[in-house]
Amino acid sequence: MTQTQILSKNQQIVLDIIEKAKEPLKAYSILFNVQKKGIKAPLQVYRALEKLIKLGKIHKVESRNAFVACKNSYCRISKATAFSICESCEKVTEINNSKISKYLSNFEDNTGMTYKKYNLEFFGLCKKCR
Amino acid sequence: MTQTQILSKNQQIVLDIIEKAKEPLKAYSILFNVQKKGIKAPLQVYRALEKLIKLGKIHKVESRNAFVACKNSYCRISKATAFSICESCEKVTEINNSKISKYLSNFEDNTGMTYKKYNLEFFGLCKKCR
DNA sequence: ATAACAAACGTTATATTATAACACTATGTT
DNA sequence: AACATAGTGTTATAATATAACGTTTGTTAT
Ligand SMILES: [Zn+2]
Ligand SMILES: [Zn+2]
Ligand SMILES: [Zn+2]
Ligand SMILES: [Zn+2]
Repeated sequence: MTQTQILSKNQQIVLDIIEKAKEPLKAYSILFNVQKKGIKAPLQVYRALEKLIKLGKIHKVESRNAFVACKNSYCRISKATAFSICESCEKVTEINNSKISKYLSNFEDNTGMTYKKYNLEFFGLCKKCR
Repeated sequence: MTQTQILSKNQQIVLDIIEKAKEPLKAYSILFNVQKKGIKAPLQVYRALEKLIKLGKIHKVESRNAFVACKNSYCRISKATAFSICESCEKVTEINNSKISKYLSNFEDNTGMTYKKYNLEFFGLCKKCR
């Protein structure tokens, strides 16, 4: 008996293309790239994205409306995500920093909020663009 | 002689409505609300928003595509923004915390990136929704 | 005052991002 | 088999945002 497949066909197709990409992909660019594989409509892409995000396989870079594969061991199913974004060339890197992760995951204030998750985006210039 | 006006007419109208609001406003909801004041097209709103963001009068809550007035002394012209977001009632509060601000503003890594700005969004449940 | 420039404006059209609704299919559990 | 859950395919539409163009207004320099 074969191992239960975790990802569906569409989910795997979308994940593959995001993992292969060197930069964050936008939903409609993903759509364009998977049309040869039979995915024809935006919803098929968005549904796959939603599931992949839930599984922590990918993240959405909110300020860019784009999606990247998870490369970080500290984000534990997308509860603690941090990105570095070059405002010139748009290079995006997931930040893998245990100190920040701990610091922010333990954040509390006196407002009565219970925090489960955060997303942090740093903006600046990369080496090349400086 | 009157003091040089900092904000244009449209900018002031848009700022007023955002400042009066108790929750983040979406661009098209702003548009709807200012139509009685003569602003008719999305672009007029988006241009005002862009300028107000540059001036640090308002911020965009990226994960919600919505806009709030700045209430924070540590974000210095929108270079260091942090928000607390209730995932149930969608209440959004700008976080005013010098420690976080200092900690993140001084963040460096060994990737060669020069950081100028960050945006942090915490997600959870507020007192009422818990 | 007037020329030159920059910023803001008004308008139409269009691009980009995302979801609603509905019927159907596949899969696993009892 | 009966049921529940997740995924699919499709069409239509909603929501968010920008391009392009010409005009107007405000500021600065001579
Ligand atoms: Zn990650
Ligand atoms: Zn760069
Ligand atoms: Zn602020
Ligand atoms: Zn709440």
